[in-house]
Amino acid sequence: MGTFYLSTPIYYVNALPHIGHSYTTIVADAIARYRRLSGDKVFFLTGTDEHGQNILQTAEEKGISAQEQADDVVSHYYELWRDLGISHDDFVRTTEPRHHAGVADIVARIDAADDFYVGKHEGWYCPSCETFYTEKELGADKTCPDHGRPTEWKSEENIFFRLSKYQEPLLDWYRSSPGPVQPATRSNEVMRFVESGLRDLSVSRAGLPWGVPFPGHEGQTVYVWLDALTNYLSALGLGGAAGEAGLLEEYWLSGAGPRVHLVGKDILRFHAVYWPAFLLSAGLPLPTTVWAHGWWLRDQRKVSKSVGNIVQLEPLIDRFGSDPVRYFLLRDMVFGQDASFSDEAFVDRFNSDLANDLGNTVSRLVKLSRTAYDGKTPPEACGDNPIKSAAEEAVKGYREAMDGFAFHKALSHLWRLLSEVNQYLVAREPWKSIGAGNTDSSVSRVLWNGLEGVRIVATGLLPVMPQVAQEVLAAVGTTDVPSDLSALEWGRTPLSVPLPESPQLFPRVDKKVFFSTEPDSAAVAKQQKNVGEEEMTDEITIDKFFETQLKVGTVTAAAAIPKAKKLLKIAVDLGEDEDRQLVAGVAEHYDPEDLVGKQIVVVANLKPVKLMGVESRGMMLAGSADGRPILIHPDSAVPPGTPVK
RNA sequence: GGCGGUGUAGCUCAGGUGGUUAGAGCGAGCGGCUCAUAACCGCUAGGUCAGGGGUUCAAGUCCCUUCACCGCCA
Repeated sequence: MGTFYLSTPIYYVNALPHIGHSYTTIVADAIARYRRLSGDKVFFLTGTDEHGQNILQTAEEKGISAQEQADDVVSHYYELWRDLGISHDDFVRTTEPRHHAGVADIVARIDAADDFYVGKHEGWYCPSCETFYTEKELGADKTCPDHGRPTEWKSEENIFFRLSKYQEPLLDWYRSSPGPVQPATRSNEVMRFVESGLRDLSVSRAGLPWGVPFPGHEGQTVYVWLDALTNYLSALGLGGAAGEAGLLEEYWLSGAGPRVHLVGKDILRFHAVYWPAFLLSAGLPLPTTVWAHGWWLRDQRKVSKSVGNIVQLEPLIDRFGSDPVRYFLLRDMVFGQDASFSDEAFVDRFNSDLANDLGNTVSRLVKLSRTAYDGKTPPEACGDNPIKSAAEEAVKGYREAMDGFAFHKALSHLWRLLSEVNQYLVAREPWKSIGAGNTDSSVSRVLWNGLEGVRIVATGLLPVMPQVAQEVLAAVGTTDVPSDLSALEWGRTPLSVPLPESPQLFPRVDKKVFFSTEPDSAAVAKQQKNVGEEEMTDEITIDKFFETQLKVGTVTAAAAIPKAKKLLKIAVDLGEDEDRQLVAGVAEHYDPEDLVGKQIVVVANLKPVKLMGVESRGMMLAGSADGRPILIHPDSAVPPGTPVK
């Protein structure tokens, strides 16, 4: 029994969450739930990174403030984490005052160690990625290697951090046992990188209005990583009124319990080099583990916004519930490696593991037991049998795997036990005795053993599928949710208690039907691949297109929105009971009075959003020429509400 | 280019320090059973362990090399 600190990265609010964010957070949640059940006092932290030029720019394009942009995206995270059953203890946002206080505090500590100095930072700068590049990294015509956009020569005074000073201390840390950077192959990469020599790091930007002002340096803003990484401690109260007492002392400064950062492999360097260097300088304890996991791939490519092969989990969550999605992600990825995602792999996993193995085993046991014992669990238990030894072995393997973050292994141990239960039932054939009217103690023991095996599996599933695990437990006669893992011990299925009629926990999915109504996006992408790499992400099916409802509407009113440069509030007659209110970013090019009476084309089924506090329930279509909107009109007047296709 | 990794049955992957007929799950085929969600149980899979060379009594497992893919190199 101890403390356990666990963090996900904080996610950038420039775009909506995708499978990568969900995966990291689900993994963290499973670990957090497992540690809590193991008796640890857990602090599980997630949050959002809300500063930087990109946020500002995205907000500007939408005609909203940076804070509104952040608030909007954060609301999606809140919703998704709720839908996925994430049990975080805190959610930190870098725009919060407590985070600013934390950043100020760590800056003061590093400053006290004399690890900052003012220097000149210059090079070819890409505004999109906010990064300086060296000459040889640039593409043709000095374009950004990432975005292909032109870079500009930029030279500014920045504050530098003496990263080079920490080369040896960092190497000592990596070599300490057990290795703090996991898995081992990542640790090697990081060590080679550090061995090759560390350059000092620019940790401020001049004239960046959206961020934490650099204390003591007018006009400088704390640069992204020093700002963002500090969330791990600002959430515990670093720089706060409570000083170093409370959470910060308990989970971090005392150095007592594990301090684990879960990260994607793309941001490993920041967590395994910069962050520990900052902490060394600040005189604060280092994390005990930085765990870099792999990526979900689709068509052999990383799932990302820029590639356009985003995997959205929401449709699967809507259709199957969050727990099967959690199960799939944890079962199908070898933690640490990459894995490929496909709807078909999900459905296969669902049918074979959840429907056939787990669901069906529950059904058959419950039915047999209810039939033999008048709707109750069996009256007699059994202390020594093949299922008991199989369960003990499974629990041992499960615990070892969970302790080592090997979720796929932990789950396969549980499924091995389910398989033993099924084999056992076939060997004993209790239905024959029951059919013959025999429900003596041997039948009771057989059924009780089966139920007990399933109960143990369900208990082990609590961290992975919290909701489903409880349903399974209830289905096999255990209505009290176990509060700790002692429930993995043999022998707790109660005797002769009412057993509810077996619910269909995981109705089998007919793949033919499923894929005829819901086309496998991986298969679609594959077809498109034949057309050519470049076009792959540009083409959509006609079905996809018709998901967008376009209608012609007549503008009935238009007015400027106070304090908004680009926005107009517009009322449109779409042939509905009342006019639709839209907010459109056309104020710089259209006067409100010119719009009234005009017919426009509107996306009618767009999710409503609030812009500058005004609700917008749709979007009007416009061509975009050099950023200037040109409204689209029908060729001749049509009734309001006329569909466009 | 430098450093590191991967390539094993249709698919996803296991295979410490070299040693009997190379394994698991899924899928497929055949058989059984009928309590159960067309489920469950059993059997079957003839895989040049990417290619080539070498060390050894013996190599998927060590060495060299070729090929393909991937990661890190601010």
